[in-house]
Amino acid sequence: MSLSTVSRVLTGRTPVSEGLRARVEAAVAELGYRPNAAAQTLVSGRRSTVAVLARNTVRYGYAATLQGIEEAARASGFVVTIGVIESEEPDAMKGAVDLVLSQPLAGAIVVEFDALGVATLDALPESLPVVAAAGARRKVGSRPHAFLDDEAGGREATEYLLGLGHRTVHHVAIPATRARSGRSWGWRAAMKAAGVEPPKVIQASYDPDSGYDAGQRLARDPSVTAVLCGNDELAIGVMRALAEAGRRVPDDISVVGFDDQPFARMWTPPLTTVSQDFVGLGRRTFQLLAEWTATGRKPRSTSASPRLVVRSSTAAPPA
Amino acid sequence: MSLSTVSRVLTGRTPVSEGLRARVEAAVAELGYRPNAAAQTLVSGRRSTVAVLARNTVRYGYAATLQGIEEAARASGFVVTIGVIESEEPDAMKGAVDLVLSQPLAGAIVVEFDALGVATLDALPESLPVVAAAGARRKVGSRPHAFLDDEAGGREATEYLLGLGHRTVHHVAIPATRARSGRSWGWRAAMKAAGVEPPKVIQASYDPDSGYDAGQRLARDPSVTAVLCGNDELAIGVMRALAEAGRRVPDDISVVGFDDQPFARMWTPPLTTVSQDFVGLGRRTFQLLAEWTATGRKPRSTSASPRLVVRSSTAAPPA
DNA sequence: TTGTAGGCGTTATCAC
DNA sequence: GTGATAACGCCTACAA
Repeated sequence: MSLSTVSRVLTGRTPVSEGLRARVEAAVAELGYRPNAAAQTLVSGRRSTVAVLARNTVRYGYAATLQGIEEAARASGFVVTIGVIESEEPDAMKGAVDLVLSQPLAGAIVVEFDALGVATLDALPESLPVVAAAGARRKVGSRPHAFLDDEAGGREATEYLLGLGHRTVHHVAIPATRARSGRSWGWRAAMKAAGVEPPKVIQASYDPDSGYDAGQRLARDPSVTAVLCGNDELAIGVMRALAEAGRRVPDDISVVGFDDQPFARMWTPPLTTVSQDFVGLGRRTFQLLAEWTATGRKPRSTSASPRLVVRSSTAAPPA
Repeated sequence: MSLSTVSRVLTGRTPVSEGLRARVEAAVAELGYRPNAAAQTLVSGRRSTVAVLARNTVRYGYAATLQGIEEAARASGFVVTIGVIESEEPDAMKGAVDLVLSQPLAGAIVVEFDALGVATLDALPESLPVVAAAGARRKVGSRPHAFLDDEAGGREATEYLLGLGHRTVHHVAIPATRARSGRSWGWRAAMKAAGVEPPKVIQASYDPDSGYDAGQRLARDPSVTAVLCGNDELAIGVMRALAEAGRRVPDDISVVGFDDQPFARMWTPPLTTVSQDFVGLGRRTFQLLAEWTATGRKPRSTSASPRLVVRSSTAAPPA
């Protein structure tokens, strides 16, 4: 039989007689034949791989977002390639971007949790459908975004602490996406709204060690009774430093984390934190891209709402 | 000029006159031209993407291994695609495998930390270069492996506890790769070598909650003075249950974790655990594949050694 | 040093 | 319903 007959039974769109179809299927099974997606793409123009560009793939939020993207992509028959962007230095960035863009792509997804994500977005050509997964809900250029709205989370956590009777809430921040991360904006907004002048932000990294350093500074200041941390890892570092300095949580100082990592509820004391659905964020981000490639029109950004989970690391301030 | 001249300056292998080369480069820069890797692969047969197949991409060990693979791959000019294998159910497994194998691949890497990894290895065609990243050092068929040798880690941790004076060491296990995970084998081997009959293993999952359940059972047994956990998350769940039951760590019971996740040293008390270089494992695994594709010969498996990190969750048993 | 021609694996467009 | 054939974007002999 002819080559095109085989192609027809494989693609399934055109009717083929029962006998030929059966023979083709038998041969396919016997030979373990797999169509070559690259060749299909070449001729049909249909692209079935999406690239995920991210600063990091290990930290909880990043990894969980990637999981959501991969799940959704696989369900839709898309393959996911990952490209870690390690540096803003033009050559390194260009190299990493060029590497993933060298394949024919249906589109790209940028995990925009940090400043590097913003820069990555700028380095991508306008010709490619690009969407982003981000924290804070903001106006961010022309690329469709799926947001977590961690600004609302930061606000809620701060209001909760203030409502407990704390006169002020200190803040240990993760590195910011833009001027501030969304959660930092939320903290600040809630403070202003309550008529409290926000104390100086303690700028930290993402890891427990940098939280530990921040905790040591906080422990020296007797006016500190409540601390909002930019993530859970920071929070546990802060708590350890506090404990070593003889300050009790939550009796002397309340601590709130962010993200609700699996270990948070096992901590001593169980950590009050802001829960965010990263896996859902990943799925929603992929949906944005899927919609774009299907309809040809840029989709509208979407947003979700984090949720404050109150556990035992927070209480009213000491009398 | 002709099409092939352009191709020549792009590939760089054949000499081209200075003038033409400059004009081509100018045009490339102006148009933002990127060669289509799929088309290159089609004609040259050179493959530049590797697939990573894994049960999970979020948990620490998996995520860190993936990071190592990606770093090494990017440095060598390879693109990484990920395929999460969620189920051993033939159709689901075949679907996921077919999806990633539909692209032209230089090879595949299987993260063989669990039984699903073993099954995935079996589902991959012999024709494709396939290597695996694994925990226990064992004889495992014909596919080259990079090992972590967590069996040695389990042995060392158990010997350490026994050396502290504990009469027995209980074990809370993560799901096994084969009959037992390497760390469980190591525990068992050390117990036998010391002439101690290993108590019944408490089988758990990976997460703190399942460690918590195990901890509740352990707390009821007064003969328990030392516990080796299959990972750090399990360990913190165990410790929380122990604390709630009024058992002190390490005074009443010593607890050892596995993996040395970033939070381990911030725990109260700081967790004694077995540190493993997952990122290095990922790099080594990729090197195996790179060597294979470069030389055409199957490389030999490699192994590393984990390291016991003694902190404050372990002590001599109560008098 | 440069141009021409053939082919990689697949689909789409024609005739038949 | 089936079979030729062109074309996708690129590389590589080979000829000039």
